Amino acid sequence: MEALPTKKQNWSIQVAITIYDIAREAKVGIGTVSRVFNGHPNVTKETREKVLVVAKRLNYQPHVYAQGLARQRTNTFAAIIPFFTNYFFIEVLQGVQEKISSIGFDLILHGINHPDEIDESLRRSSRRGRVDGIIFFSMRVPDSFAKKWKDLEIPIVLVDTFHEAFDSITVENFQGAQIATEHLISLGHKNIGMITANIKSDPARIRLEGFRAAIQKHGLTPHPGNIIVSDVTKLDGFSRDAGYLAMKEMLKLGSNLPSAIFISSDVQAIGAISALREKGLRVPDDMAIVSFDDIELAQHFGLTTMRQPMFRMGELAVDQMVKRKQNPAALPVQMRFMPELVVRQSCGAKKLSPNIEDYVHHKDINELASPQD
Amino acid sequence: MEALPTKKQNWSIQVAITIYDIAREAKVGIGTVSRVFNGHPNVTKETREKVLVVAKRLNYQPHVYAQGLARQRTNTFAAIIPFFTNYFFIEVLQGVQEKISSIGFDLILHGINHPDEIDESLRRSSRRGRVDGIIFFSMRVPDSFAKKWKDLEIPIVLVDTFHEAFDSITVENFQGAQIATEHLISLGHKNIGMITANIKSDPARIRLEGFRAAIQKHGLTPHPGNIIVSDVTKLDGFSRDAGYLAMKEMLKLGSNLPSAIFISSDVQAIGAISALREKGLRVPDDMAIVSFDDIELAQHFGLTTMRQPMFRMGELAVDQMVKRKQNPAALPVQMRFMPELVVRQSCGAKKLSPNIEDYVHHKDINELASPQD
DNA sequence: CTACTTTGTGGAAGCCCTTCCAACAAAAAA
DNA sequence: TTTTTTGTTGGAAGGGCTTCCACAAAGTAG
Repeated sequence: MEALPTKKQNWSIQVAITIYDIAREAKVGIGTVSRVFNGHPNVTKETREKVLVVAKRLNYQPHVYAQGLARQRTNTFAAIIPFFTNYFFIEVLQGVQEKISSIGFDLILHGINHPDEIDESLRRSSRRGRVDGIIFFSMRVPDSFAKKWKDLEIPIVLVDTFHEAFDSITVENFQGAQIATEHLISLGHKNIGMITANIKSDPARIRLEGFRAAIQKHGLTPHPGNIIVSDVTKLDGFSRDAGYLAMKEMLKLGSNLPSAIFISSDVQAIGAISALREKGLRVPDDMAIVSFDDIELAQHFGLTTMRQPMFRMGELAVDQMVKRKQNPAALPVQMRFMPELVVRQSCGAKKLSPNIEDYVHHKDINELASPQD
Repeated sequence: MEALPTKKQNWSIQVAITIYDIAREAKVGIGTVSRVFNGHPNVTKETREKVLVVAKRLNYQPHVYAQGLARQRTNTFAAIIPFFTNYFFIEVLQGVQEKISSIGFDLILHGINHPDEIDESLRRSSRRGRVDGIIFFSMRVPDSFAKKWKDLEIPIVLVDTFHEAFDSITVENFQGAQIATEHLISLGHKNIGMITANIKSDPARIRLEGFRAAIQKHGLTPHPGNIIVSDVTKLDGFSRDAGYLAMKEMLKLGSNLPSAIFISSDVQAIGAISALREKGLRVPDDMAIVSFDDIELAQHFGLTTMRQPMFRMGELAVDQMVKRKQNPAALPVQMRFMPELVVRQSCGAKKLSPNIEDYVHHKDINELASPQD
């Protein structure tokens, strides 16, 4: 019962074709075979043909790890992503995946469900010869970490988070939040609240700051208790449940309930709408909502939201990684996108000026701002 | 401008620590160093300590590719997934990711957006020494492919699709569809329709068959035109848009509209509900709906649906992969889960017997059927 | 017709591990 | 004490590739 499979395996190992086999069969040297597969110019047409014919006949496949070992690079990037079931990450990830694949690289995915796992993932990714670069998503980078990572001497690109020591691709969370809030102000709302995700998350914190700045800038009186900061840790509070709970909390304000709120993500908004609906309150009639992200579902819910070019951000992360490898010594590059206000039903603007186009079906994400590099 | 980065790189390469450095510093042989890191028992405590101290001092990291080359295995699996923005895949993928990570393996992700890419992905994954196994999602496996893949001599596990030559983890689509349909029948509906995804997809096709079987079994008269088969190719028709369009189509039946429908996935159901709402029709009052999958959103929409243990399926795929590697010669194993009817609002059953628990918050997916291996 | 390039080629060395075998030391058995 | 067993160790071989160096052949210039 044990012997048989082993036997079988042995056979399958012996069957492996190496450049030595090809060299022998084609009556050339191994160096020549290697040159053929690497497109080295100094090989005559006839030799090249001869090698390729034999290689095809023997169904040769180069051994990736042997190549990696000899070349000292892996043609692989790692992506370290928190909670990748979050729709935002998925859309960015798709951009990353497609781009990586298009340049003939492979993508190693590390999902992080608990902060402790970050270190482990980085350790795994940073083992020498594992990957050529790491794309790091959304998680705050403490200075102590930054120093350690710099020592890794492996390129790191940050997406949706920022640290001066690394390349980063982010969105203007502050201004985005400001624009969102000002949209509500422009619709005449005086008592505007906010529901934000866990403040440990940079985007959540900055969006809150942007919101406050807008309120202040327009001389509105801040109403106590109409800012709900989620203390949910799962998904950093960027979840439907967190939004639901936050709105439940807010509903306790009773008659002091704001007439409009800015919510730090679409998923939270969806949860919040649930909570409102349970109370018999309607959006936007009883409460106007503007949120953030523009995930695919946002359009279904008619959410007015701040659109982030997620797919594009993923692609750019890979582009930047490639550039960084070409020039490791260059100064860190920061790319920031300006999110775009997408007006749908949830803010109530459509009621005021119904000539704006309605249900947007299949509208492509267009690039909002070009990177400033 | 060119010289500097190169110089820098040289330096960083020279700084790389190998077992030879450790052996020298610790005054032991390389074999001993290797044994220490591989937990080989025959090393004295003192020697082990000595090596570990030096290794820590020099910040030694083993070179993954060198290990892979020497060990003849990679500790890496590939997952080939179509349209991984689909919620179903994401949840399965998460199971895969967590399990892979927990056994200390890495996951290489290949997203497929067009059938042509399958071959390329398989080629890339099957290069010798690239991965130790491939988990293949949802896509139909033609016999011609199967033969080719068998020759790859690399373990393949199928998830959400079936072929007799490979291990597979699937759900009872036929019976699931039957149960869903019978639930509607049991609620008294006589004219029941179906909206299905693209019939090219196995799950879609089989669910349609299950639906038909249920209708026939209970002696209901099939109503012409109340089965809408999506011809959308994007996401194989398992999308909100496809569901929306299908319902638009169905609405043309006018007064012949069925009073209940079975829809082949939750996302489609969400789209269909959109279309109904636009016409001012309400769920479940004007139309009862049962769908399939139980993605996270289903509960938000109050969808009555057939729950698949997606996360668990992902985990099992990895488990099976490990088993398969231990015993490559064993006969293919098929695991089939029975989906479970989750009753929420969209079918209208709650109205009839309101004692059923309502909004299910955070209920964990429990395993529905144990694998029959 | 020589001297010097250029082009094409073979294969050793090197990338960094694991594993196996031989050698030795220490402990146990005779 | 001698022999056998057991435990520990060093390092060669091997995994499959790239790259560099040496060299031969062929071309170019003087």
